[in-house]
Amino acid sequence: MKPLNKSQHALLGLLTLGPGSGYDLNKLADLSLNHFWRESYGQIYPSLKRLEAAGFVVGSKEAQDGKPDRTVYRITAEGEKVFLAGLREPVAPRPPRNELLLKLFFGTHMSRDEVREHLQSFQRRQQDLFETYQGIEQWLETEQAGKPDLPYWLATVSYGRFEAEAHLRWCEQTLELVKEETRD
Amino acid sequence: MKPLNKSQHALLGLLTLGPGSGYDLNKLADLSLNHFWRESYGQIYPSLKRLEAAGFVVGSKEAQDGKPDRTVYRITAEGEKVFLAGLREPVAPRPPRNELLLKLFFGTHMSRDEVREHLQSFQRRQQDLFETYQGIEQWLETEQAGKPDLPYWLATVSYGRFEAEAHLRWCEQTLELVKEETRD
DNA sequence: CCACTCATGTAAAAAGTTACATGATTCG
DNA sequence: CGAATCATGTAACTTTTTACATGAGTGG
Repeated sequence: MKPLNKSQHALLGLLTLGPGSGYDLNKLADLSLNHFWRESYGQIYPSLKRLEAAGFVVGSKEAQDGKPDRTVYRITAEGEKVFLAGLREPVAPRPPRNELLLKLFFGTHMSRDEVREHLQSFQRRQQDLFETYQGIEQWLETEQAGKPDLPYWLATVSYGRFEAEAHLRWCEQTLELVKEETRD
Repeated sequence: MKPLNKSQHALLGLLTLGPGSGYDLNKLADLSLNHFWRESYGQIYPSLKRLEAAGFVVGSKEAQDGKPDRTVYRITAEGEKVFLAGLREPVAPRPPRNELLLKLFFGTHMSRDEVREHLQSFQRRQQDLFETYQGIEQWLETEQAGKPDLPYWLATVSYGRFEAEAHLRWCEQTLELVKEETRD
């Protein structure tokens, strides 16, 4: 049995929380993993099929009225086993691809105004993210209090907050570079 | 003319620094963009061909003795134009995919020891990165002093340093979660 | 002389995104 | 009543990674 890829692993993880259709899983991922993981339909459905072929999940067709049929998937005992094994595998760093830095590297080909615009747009995004993370932390602490998963969920969010903070500090420092207006 | 994709844009950027073969570009990218951008041969060669078909670069075959022939590419005036235009395009955030956080999210399915191992391995990597960035900063400041590009190059490196710092602080905080040994 | 790296590149496979299709229902 | 959204999923396309191919030189 060939090893799971990351998407399949993530999907199995979500299915440990309860059964669901591809559509449900997409929704759930949106709510829970959103800030550090994203799956699109184009991956979810084929992945579920391959997981089923491998015996890690089972799907059962359910009729609904007014809505299309849906296939609800459940994780199998075999599936749980490979999910748990996968969790223990070491994490491989993924190749970096940072478009902002690529542009900044060629910064001399832009005017200061143009560089500043890139930086400020990034800054706004990070500011938004930072506030979102704070919101989620608050929400988790009040609405999910007592759950055994809570500390881990909080840790994933605080990761985001730490990063956003660092990005904001970097923005401030880097904006100094392009402080003066360009004369024309 | 369809818009450039990111790889093509990066390659054009490298070619503004001087002509080179696919192999040269790979080497150059390794030295310069390495920390925020990575291209593999599988992308470089086909991209160069498409860039040539579009008229943004021209390749000329050169014979060498003892080594295979090589095709050296130069950026054209047209190519410079689209490169500069691309630089001004806003940066799109790319979908997050953080395997460590995915695993941490399901942390209750692991022992504390196992979680700690993941965190510490990440911590070691970030510590290494941090030191590498410091080294590069020093090197840039001494060896590249006076170059007009220097401030931008430094900014790309300090971005990495800021992030690594934040990751290290997050590690310290998060390791507290799994401080105690698991009893068995 | 054997393994490894240099130097050049191709081809196949996997992963991921985007666009489309369909029919009901609900919102303004 | 038209537009948007829900709910389900497929198909096509793009991007990216990985594995392979080749021949010369080089270090042990």
